[in-house]
Amino acid sequence: MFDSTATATGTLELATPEGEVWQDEVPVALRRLTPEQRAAARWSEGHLLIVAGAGTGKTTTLAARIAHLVDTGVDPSRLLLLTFSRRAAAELLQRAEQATGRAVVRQAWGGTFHAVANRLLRRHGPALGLDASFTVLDQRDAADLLALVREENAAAALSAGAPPPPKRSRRAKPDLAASILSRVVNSRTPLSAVLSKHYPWCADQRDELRVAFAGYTARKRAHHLLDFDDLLLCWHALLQVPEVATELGRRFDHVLVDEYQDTNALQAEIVLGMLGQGATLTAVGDDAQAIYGFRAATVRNIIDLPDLVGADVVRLEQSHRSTPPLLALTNAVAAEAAERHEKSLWSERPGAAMPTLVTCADEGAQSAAVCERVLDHFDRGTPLRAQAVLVRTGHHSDLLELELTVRNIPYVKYGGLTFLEAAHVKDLLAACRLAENPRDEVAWFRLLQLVEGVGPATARRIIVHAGLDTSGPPEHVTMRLRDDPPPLPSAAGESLSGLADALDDASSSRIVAVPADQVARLRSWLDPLIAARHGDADARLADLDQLTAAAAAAPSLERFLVDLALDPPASTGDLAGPPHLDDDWLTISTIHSAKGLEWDVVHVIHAADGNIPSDMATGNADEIEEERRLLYVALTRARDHVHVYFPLRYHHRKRGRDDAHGYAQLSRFLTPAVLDHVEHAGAATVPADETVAIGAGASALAAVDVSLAALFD
DNA sequence: GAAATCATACTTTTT
DNA sequence: GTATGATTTC
Repeated sequence: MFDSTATATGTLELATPEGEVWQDEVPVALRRLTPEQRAAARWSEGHLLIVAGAGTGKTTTLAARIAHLVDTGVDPSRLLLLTFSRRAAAELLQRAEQATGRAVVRQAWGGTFHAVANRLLRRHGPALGLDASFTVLDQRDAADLLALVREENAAAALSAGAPPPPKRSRRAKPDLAASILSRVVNSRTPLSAVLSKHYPWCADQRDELRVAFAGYTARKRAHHLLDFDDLLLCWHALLQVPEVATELGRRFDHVLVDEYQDTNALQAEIVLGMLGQGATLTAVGDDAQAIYGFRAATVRNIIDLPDLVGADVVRLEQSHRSTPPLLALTNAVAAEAAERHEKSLWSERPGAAMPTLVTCADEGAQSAAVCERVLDHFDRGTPLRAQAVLVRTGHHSDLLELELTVRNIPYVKYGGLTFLEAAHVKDLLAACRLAENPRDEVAWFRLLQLVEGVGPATARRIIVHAGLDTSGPPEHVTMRLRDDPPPLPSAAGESLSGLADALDDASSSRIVAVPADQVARLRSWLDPLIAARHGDADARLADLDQLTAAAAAAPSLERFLVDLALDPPASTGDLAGPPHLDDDWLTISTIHSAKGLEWDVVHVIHAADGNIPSDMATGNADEIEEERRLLYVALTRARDHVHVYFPLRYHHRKRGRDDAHGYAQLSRFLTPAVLDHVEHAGAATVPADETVAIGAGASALAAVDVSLAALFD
């Protein structure tokens, strides 16, 4: 599909004539690049798509290109760099800075789509009628607000005499409803199409959802709230306002987009809009590593790009990361993909260690095997921080974490949003948001229910009573709450005025508002309630201490909240900074969070069907292909060694007796052709005399086969 | 009528 | 460990 290779290759030769003298005059920024990388970095013929296989030096090349642009006179502040995570943006700019030796690189605009949207909207929002002091709702808050609206709609329908909903509630759960809406927005596809294609079992709820979505949108607008999708949507809308579009279109000379294969339809339109008339686009990506389909990303973006904007294509196929035996494996996995672009990575790196498939008796044996191999590599000179354990879902590492703790092996876990999801953390953040924006209805709804004797119904009454649903001056809200309290039990009334006092004292509209003091004031109200509510108060308050410390380091409460929403701590340790500089620790990460990173040694655990691919993602062929790419991404993170672990037996905790167990099947992606490139280790086998049950995710047919095999014994 | 309590099921991946 | 739903309690 990228058939413009010929063009690119031709130009590539032009750009780097063999044996020409300028080799000696190559600027520092480009000196250590391979010819193909250098061609991409120096490209000056218009829009460019760099198809960069895993480990081919994508970051190096992009950083070199930035450096080259700056060296050749482009004003850094006219560079826009859109990346997938803030971490990636920071690293890219840092490396470009190193390459040029010029600090001015820092003036480039860099960040995630969402972070840049936030920045632009604070400035240009008013052109849309958007209050520049909007609050950013994270995923969770957004789902809460949507749920709130749906509750109200349901209640209203009931009182209007509509038939009560069927007893067994088949309404989509809040999270599901939120993801449906998100897909509609990000894929720019009508609700009915999204429902029939991705959520057919919810198709009958179209009317309810449509009303809910409309109400939710209206509510957000009224209260100056933007969720993640709104950030993109409003950015897109800015580009429809002629004057702003013209200004933004002239604002940058170069737009560089990383991980283009994981952009969605909305983001693609935004990129095109930002190009305006004169800016040049550089997109980097690898269709073989597209793993964000669940977030409405579409590989079509990268495939269609060359034709759409007339971009030339440069491919990077030399891996500077992995050894040949590892590439043999990863190429084999990629080759099994249903739809595939001919691409075969090669490497000049030395190293002959074969990847291993370690078959373990059960999960416990797997944890032990991982620890042993980790320590083995450690003893041979690979520090823990050069090793990583990759998992499909956060909880896959639960048992391993236990084992690591027992053995005193330090680790940091990335991925999963657990910290910000904990109830007490959300409580404190809700309080902070209220100090910032007293009209944040979701935050009110949450905090009010902390008061003894106040439940959903009373909370809603108070909100209406205090006029939160009107847009009066915000500072009067707490006043109304205190001076004109709604009828309540007296104890609740006291606690309520305590809350109003705390919010007033902590309010950012105070002349001198220091985040540390603001948070401390809020906690003086909140801490006792948390202590009373939860048994493990100490641990929870310790979490809040971490949050408080992080807030204290922020320039303002507003910045603290926005940063937290746009760039949530990847691990609990993140808030407090990395443990100690001289410490060494193992990384545990979801495969998604491992994107773009590399380690000398990579351990991929739970390579059983049902886990990789996840049972939750085998609904259709596209999803399964995405799971295959996920395995590909995991395996291509390794430089020297890959160990894949397969526990034979799983305990079923859910159903029946505690000791029930079943045998799993090896991941369907590890086909015989793939296993050709793997060394087998671990001696675990299925005992012949045991009854064989269905393993995690084994298909019905496979189960039949396995039971048959047992009968044949 | 609403809140508190209890029982049960369900848990992907992330900006 | 959390979120939802049914049940009991206020």
